[in-house]
Amino acid sequence: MVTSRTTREGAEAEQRRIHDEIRRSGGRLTSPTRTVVAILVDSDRHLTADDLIAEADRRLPGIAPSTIYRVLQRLDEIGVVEHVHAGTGPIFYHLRERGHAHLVCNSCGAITDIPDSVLDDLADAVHDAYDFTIEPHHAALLGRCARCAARDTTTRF
Amino acid sequence: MVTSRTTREGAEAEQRRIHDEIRRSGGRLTSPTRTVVAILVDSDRHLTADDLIAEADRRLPGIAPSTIYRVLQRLDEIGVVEHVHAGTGPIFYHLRERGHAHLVCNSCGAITDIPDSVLDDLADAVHDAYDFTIEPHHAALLGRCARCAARDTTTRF
DNA sequence: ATTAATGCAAAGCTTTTGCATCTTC
DNA sequence: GAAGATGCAAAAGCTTTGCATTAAT
Repeated sequence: MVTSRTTREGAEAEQRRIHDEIRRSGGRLTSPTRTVVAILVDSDRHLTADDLIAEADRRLPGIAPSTIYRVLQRLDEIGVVEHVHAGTGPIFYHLRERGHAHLVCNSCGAITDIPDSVLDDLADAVHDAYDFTIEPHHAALLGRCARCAARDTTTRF
Repeated sequence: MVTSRTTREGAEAEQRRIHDEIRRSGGRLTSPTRTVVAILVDSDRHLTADDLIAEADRRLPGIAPSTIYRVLQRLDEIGVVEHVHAGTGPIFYHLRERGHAHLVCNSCGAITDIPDSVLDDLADAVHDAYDFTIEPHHAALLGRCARCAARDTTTRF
């Protein structure tokens, strides 16, 4: 299921902007690609490939899962989407402009977005000390949310 | 291949300590379990299940891959080992006492250990602002090492 | 004797790939 | 009509699981 975005304004413009980027990169605007883009623009959540597959099949029945993966890969390559590894389990995708890092609870799986800025100091320190450039969006910070910390001691993994 | 540890001193003691913990938790000291523990103690690297499987089969021919996974899972549960998600690809395992966070380069895959302390400020900030307790060892920080940053712009994923 | 741990084989989950066909530019 | 994108089906990578058997306590 895909939750629609609260702010609808600008959604069309955003979609148009993405279409342009796809074309500019040499890509073609096919129905599957349009559909995936539309879903991403419509949603304010972090979607797995499976989420996208389900919703895309609803909007464009018969669309192939492998197509979704390939579209996501292309969009990732041209910088339109980003993906997040959230520990065990599938990868999450979202539009790139929504730049933020992620906290993933190992107990309940909840994903909390946090502003990039929270990682700025760490990124600077790591860059200075190790000459390493962190991509703060790329891997979730794993741990335990307050509710689960209070409730029990079990870990999903 | 398993690189032996530089410091050999204390390896036996460490192994004995781990054996005790296993017994204390109700586990039994079988040859497969002993073998996996020995490999982890002998190695100073981050090993994948596959690394462990290969080396274990060398030391105890015929050992089943599923056994390795189960042993690792148990050791993880009782806190003897930790595992690290390094983005795409397999999980890495190491003894828990070697507490450190990880930088993983998306380009060359190199893993750099960094002291926990580098993440202390971030952990505090996240805890204060979001009531979330980061487990700094659990997910690698993904990004790009200096060498790869200098060399090209390609990303493995 | 109990109960945990193992081996084997099969399945699971997520993602990738080969190839013939269809679309978009 | 050339190059890219798709659908389908099969495979691949990593890990888990069921179950009968073996081994540790």
